[in-house]
Amino acid sequence: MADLRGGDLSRLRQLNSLTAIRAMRGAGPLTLSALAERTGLSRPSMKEVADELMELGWVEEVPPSPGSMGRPARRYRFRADSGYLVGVDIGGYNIRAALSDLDGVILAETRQPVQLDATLEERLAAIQRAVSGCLALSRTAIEDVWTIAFGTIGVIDVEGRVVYSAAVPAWRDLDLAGKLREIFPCQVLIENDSRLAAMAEHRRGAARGAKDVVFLHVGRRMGAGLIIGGKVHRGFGAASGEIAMLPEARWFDAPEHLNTCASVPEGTPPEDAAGYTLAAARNGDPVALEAVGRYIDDLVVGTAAMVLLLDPEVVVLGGGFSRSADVLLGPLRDRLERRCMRMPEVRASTLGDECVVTGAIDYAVDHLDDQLFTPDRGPLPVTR
Amino acid sequence: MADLRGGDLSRLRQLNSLTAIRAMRGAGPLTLSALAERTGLSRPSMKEVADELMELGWVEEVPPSPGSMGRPARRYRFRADSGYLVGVDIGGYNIRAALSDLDGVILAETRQPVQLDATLEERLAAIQRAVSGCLALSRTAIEDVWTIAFGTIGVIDVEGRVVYSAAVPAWRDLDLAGKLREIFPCQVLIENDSRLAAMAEHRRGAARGAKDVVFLHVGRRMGAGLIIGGKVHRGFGAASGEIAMLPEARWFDAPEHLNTCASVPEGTPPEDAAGYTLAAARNGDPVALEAVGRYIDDLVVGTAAMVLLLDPEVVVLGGGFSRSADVLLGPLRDRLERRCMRMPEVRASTLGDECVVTGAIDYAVDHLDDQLFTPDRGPLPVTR
DNA sequence: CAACTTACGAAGGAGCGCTTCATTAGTAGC
DNA sequence: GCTACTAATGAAGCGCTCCTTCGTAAGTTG
Repeated sequence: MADLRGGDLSRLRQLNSLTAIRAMRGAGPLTLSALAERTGLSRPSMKEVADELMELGWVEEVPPSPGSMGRPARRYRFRADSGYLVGVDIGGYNIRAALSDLDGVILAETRQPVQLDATLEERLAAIQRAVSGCLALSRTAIEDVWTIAFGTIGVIDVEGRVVYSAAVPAWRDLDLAGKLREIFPCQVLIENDSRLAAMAEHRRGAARGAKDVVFLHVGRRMGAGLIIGGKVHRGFGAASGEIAMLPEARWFDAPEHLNTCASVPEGTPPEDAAGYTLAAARNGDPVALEAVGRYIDDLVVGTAAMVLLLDPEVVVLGGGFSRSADVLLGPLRDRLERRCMRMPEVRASTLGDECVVTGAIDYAVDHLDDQLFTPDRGPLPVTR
Repeated sequence: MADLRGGDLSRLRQLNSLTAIRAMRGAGPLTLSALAERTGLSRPSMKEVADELMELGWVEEVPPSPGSMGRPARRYRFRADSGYLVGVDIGGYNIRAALSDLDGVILAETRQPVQLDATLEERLAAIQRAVSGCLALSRTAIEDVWTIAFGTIGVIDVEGRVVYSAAVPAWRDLDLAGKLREIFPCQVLIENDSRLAAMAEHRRGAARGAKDVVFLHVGRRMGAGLIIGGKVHRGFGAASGEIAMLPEARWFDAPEHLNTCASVPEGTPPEDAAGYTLAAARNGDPVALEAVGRYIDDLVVGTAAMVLLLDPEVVVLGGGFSRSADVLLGPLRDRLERRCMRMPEVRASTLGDECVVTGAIDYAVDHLDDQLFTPDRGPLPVTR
């Protein structure tokens, strides 16, 4: 008994306009006929839709390409450059920012290191530096940015308040959205980082086309993001994916096996220890390999819980340690196979460290589509 | 990048026809104006839709009701009695069957006991007895049944083959759909029982209106069914909800705490032991209460895993033991609260033993809606 | 320069939903 | 038994969206 509303004619047009925009996204200039074929509409109808989208400012015409047979076709393209999007990954130790056009094509990226225990002010300053650095790289003004999407550790409620964040002290009981809106004069969105990473891998990474995906964030901290039915699963209180909180899932302390491995030389800074162990394991060091084995033994418990519960098509291994996926994937697959009903595909992240920023951009792009038909919005703001 | 198909005019009509049928479902005869209001369509449009549905045989007119002011309105109703649906719960020890009209209103129910280790032939015979008993009760011929939906233990793939079923020996490596289609001359659907139970509680039970629901089947055997985004979640290989397979979730042996309680008198048949313990706990027997505590200690682990992972709005406690929900709910809530991020509502099943049959009926009803616009189907078969 | 290819644009038509309004079939009151 | 009132009906007309069709235009090729 979801919605019993019947559809109007205009709904149909809305639907078709949206599919048209989706068809143009990142596809370069397209002719009317090409668009018509992709959307399934007839050419005249497609023309009408295109005209309307041009009127609204979403689409523009580009000069026809010469050199082909017959009358040159007029070409349309999504006006990806009439505004910008920014994605920010607020990690424990690094703030990453990326600037993209409205297509989600990334134009510039920056990184700002930050202390895990930095104060709120230091953290916000680092965020601001990362974003402005990004804008400076491609000579873009903050006024031309339509939306900034942030991904961060912790449970963030629908209003953008931090409900829980053990890892980042500065986040405690914070109205994060409020703080960020004070700094940035545009739309501010906030999501959990693992969910954004899952989104990115689903859109352009290792899980493209899959309907149900489990994204494992493996790193100094553990997390999970779920795609179910092709959509990000948030949960009723936006608290999904927090299986690391369950002691029996054996995720919370799993990274310790890598940190405390005997192969790690004295004096290695604690944040580099795990990386050292993984590198040693790749070189065949038996002690390191054993530590990796114990790590995977723990990792597989929570992972098997998710796989048994959801029966996903793909499991993506992402996060800091996924750089060493070659060392981790084999043992993980072996142990998972023994524990689960139907073995999903287990793949390494293809986006690596950039998956959260990329996901933030994708999130902002999605948000953009939603705005196409908000009645109050007139023609889009035009830059240059 | 899901579907890039643009909508046709007829798609709109399809949508509206479907919402009209949904509006009529189980709502008794409705006037055009009432229907128009519910669907959001104008009266003339609603008329056209109604005419078409009458032509197709889904809807019929009933004589207007006298005694009201003004010109009497013509009334329409969904032709729920032009066919029948059967739902069957193939449990380990009981086969339950229910007959419903096309609205999903249940008209008759039967139960057939069966041995857990019965042969395949015995099991199929019991199923047949249950169904024909049900038909006899309401004097219905099998020929008037459009669809039979079965819910059973185990993992059933999309083709209806049993992939895994430890509990029921006869099910091993069986083409269950094939066998059942030999017996019943109508559409045969098969689903996992916990998923059907989840569906029923979501449609008409304790979880009505919730978007994300976890259904816990607690009984001699443990299981789970998930509703995510208002839809049943099946998983890529239809193997979702099998978290009981994970030893660390501590579900598999959990019922043993109730079976082996010292309060159970010597000579109690093993299948009644748990019920005895639960009854004793209700009466305050401290030994039984302690056994229940240990049971819940185990139960809560897998449950917390699901809640942390999915952050559902509601958790429904169903299955055989949920008759003793008064004994179980309190301890479960206490322990769950300590373990999870955001506490969901925890409710007892309102459908009890009937939830799987009911869910099977609901599943068949859903399937019916899907057939509304399959192009090959002409006007519906008419009974009497 | 003619022939060919390909896209454009205008015209006509069908389907769907909306609004409007005179008409109709009842009930209520005198 | 007649009139007034009420509420639904049915037909007409409009606007939107999409479709098909066909003559025309703007290029390339030989």
